[in-house]
This record gives sequence, structure tokens and C-alpha cells, in this order.
Amino acid sequence: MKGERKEEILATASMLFSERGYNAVSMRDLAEALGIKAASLYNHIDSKKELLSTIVLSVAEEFTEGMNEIISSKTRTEEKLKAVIDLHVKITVEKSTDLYSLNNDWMHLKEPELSYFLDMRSCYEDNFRKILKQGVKLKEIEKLNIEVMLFSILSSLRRLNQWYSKKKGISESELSKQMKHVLLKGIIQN
Amino acid sequence: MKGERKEEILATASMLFSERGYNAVSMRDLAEALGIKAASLYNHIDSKKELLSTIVLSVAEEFTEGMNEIISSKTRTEEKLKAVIDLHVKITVEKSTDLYSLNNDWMHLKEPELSYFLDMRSCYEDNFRKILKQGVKLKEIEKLNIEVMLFSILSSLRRLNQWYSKKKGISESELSKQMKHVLLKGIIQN
DNA sequence: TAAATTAACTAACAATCGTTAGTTATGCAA
DNA sequence: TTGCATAACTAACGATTGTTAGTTAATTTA
Repeated sequence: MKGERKEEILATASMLFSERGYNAVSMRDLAEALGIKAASLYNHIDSKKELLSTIVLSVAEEFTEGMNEIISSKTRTEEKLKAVIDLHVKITVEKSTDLYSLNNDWMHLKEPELSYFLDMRSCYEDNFRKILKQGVKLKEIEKLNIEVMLFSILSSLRRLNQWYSKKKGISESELSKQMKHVLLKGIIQN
Repeated sequence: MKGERKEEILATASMLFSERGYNAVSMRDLAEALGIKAASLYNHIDSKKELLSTIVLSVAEEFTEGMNEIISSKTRTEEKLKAVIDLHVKITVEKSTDLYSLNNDWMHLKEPELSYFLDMRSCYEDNFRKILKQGVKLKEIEKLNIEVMLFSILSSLRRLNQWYSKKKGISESELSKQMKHVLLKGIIQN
């Protein structure tokens, strides 16, 4: 098959990037992990930065699509927020290493990919903000600072992959359930 | 004065690292930001990695000390957790750029500094875990997965600096108050 | 079977990296 | 005024970076 080897390269790159960061992984490191020489990589890919942008943009698009579905659904605020958490948990489980680059190495994207990424991220956050704002208006959500709520929840969801990749013994559905309680209802017994 | 220039170098390095990441900032970049040549830096510092470890370890020690005080205080669980949040907010406001390196570039530390850092981090998390476990036992905290609670709250607190450095118009005390509500009591209206 | 494609290789490139050596101008202490 | 420490400089080092050129062996296609 055609792009079969390219998929292997992308998967290996994603794993190495997630362990050491984009800039700390050389093309020679990547090649060695695949059992070939660095120059041979260029039979399959164009450049190192192509690896990063392919990894990052693919996940970013997945988030964008997921969020668009949630926004257009006619459900209550709490259901929308739970769907957002499910989206993050699902992508975390399926694309753990890709998420590392999205969270930590997006700034090393070059134009025009950088702008494309930043646009998607802004759009995603804006949709999230809308859900929260509407929730407050409908009195389904506490009247707190929107930006603090947004940032706080997103931080936890975005870091999920780095925690999940180390911790075993918790299923996707259990993780999802726990996260919903912690993020939405807090931890203090009342 | 003696180490005056070194402080300038450290502050500038911290700022650049927080913008681009440790590996993406060269000694020539750093020198240029200070208006001198790269070689001149070595009149004041020993190496690039010394910059990183000084920045990271100094903040890590501040967290360690703060947590040790909290642990040994004879207060209720909720008060302890609020004190932890205050600690993070305070350091975020005071050492925003240093926190970036601690969160994102600690893996580029070399031994023995790396082990020292990892020990402090483990210790910090373990103390945090103890607070949560005791809270559950005393029924002051919901009986949820300890690791999920720990990871979720810490993720938000650790990312605080990257959000705070961009958002103006919120005071330290207001931020602290909002974070306590969001992290401890959740956002859903009940 | 002959031709063409694929995917590996060796060798090397220009650029950049952190760092060292040696030099020079400045300003303070003796 | 002389001597010394400070902090800048220029020049260069060996190592490593991403990448290209050219070659070769194996496999697929005609």
C-alpha cells in the first residue's frame, strides 16, 4: 500500500514528540526508532514540520467537528457540557500522543498552518464560552466569571492525556463519569 | 553589585523560555534580547542548563515549602484546599514566566537536578493526595476517585499562569475567590 | 523478461547550536 | 598614577541540525 509507511512514521513521531517535545526529537532519532536512516524518511515525507502540522491539525479538526455538533444540538446546558467532556475523554483515549503535540508544541507550527490552528482554537473556545454564557442566563450554571470557568475546565480536559497515559486501571466510561462530577459539581460534600 | 546582571539574564531567559520553550531559545537569542553578544553571557553564567535549573528549582522549592506549611496546619480539609489554591495563585501572579518552564520544560533538566525536581514534585502531589484522602474519610469531600480529583485540580492550577499572563482586569483576590468556587464547588447551579 | 517504481542506503551540505579562548575598554582601589 | 577586576567584544571550535544528491537492491508492473 501507498501511505502505509507514512502512517508508521507519523505514529512514531507522535510518540517521540509526546515523550521529549518536538524540538528535542531529531530526524535521526525518529529514523532510529523506525530502524532506518534519517535520509530515508524523505522518501515518505516532505519535512519535519509536515509531521507536526499533520499531527496537530488532524486532532484540532476532530475537536472542531465535535464541538460543532454539540453546539447545534438542542439539549440543556448540563448535557452540552457533559458532551464536551465526553469528546475530550474519547479523543484522549484514542489519540493520546497526538494531543501532547497539540497542547505543547502547536507554537512551533509555521504559517499558514499556525493561523489555521489558532483560528480553530479560537472558534472552539468561543463555542465553549457560548454554552457557559447561555447556561448562566438560563440559571443552569452559577453566576461566576465566564473566563475563569472556561479556562479551568479546559485546562483539566487538555491535560487529561498526560495523566491518562500513565494511569491504568480506569475505563473510559468511568473516567468520563468521574470527570463530569469533579468538573461540574465540584468535590466538596454539601 | 555582584549578581545584578545575572538576575537580569535569568529574568530575560525566563521570559523567552515562556514564549518559545527552552529548546527553541538559543543563547544568541537570549544575548540579543539583552543587547549583548552570546559569548558575553558566560561572564555571568556557567551554562544554558544552569539557567533552566535555577528557574525551575527555585519555584519548585517555593511550592514545596508552601505545601509543607499547609500540611502541618491544623485546619479543616476545605481550608487546606483553599490554602493550596491561594499558594498557586500567589506564585502565578509573582512568578508567571518561571512557572512556564516548570510546567513545560522540566524534562530538559539534567541529572542530578532532574531527580531533585521529580522528588519534590512527587512529594508535593503526595501531600495533596493526603489532604484529599483525609477529606474523604472525614466526609468533607465527595467519595470520588482520588487520582482524578488530584489530577483535575492540579491541571487547572498549573495552567493558571498561561491564562493569567494574557487576561488582565482580574485581581489576585478575585481570581483566588473564583478559582475556589469553580474547583471546589463546581459550576452547576443546584 | 524487461522496465519502472519503491525504499533503503552513503555522503555530504549549509546553518545553527552551546561553548571556549583570547583581547580590549572601562572604572574603581591601592 | 598604577594595577586589577569587570564585562563587553571577535573569532572560532566541534557537534548536531534538517535536508539534498546520487546510488543500489528489491519488488511490482507491462
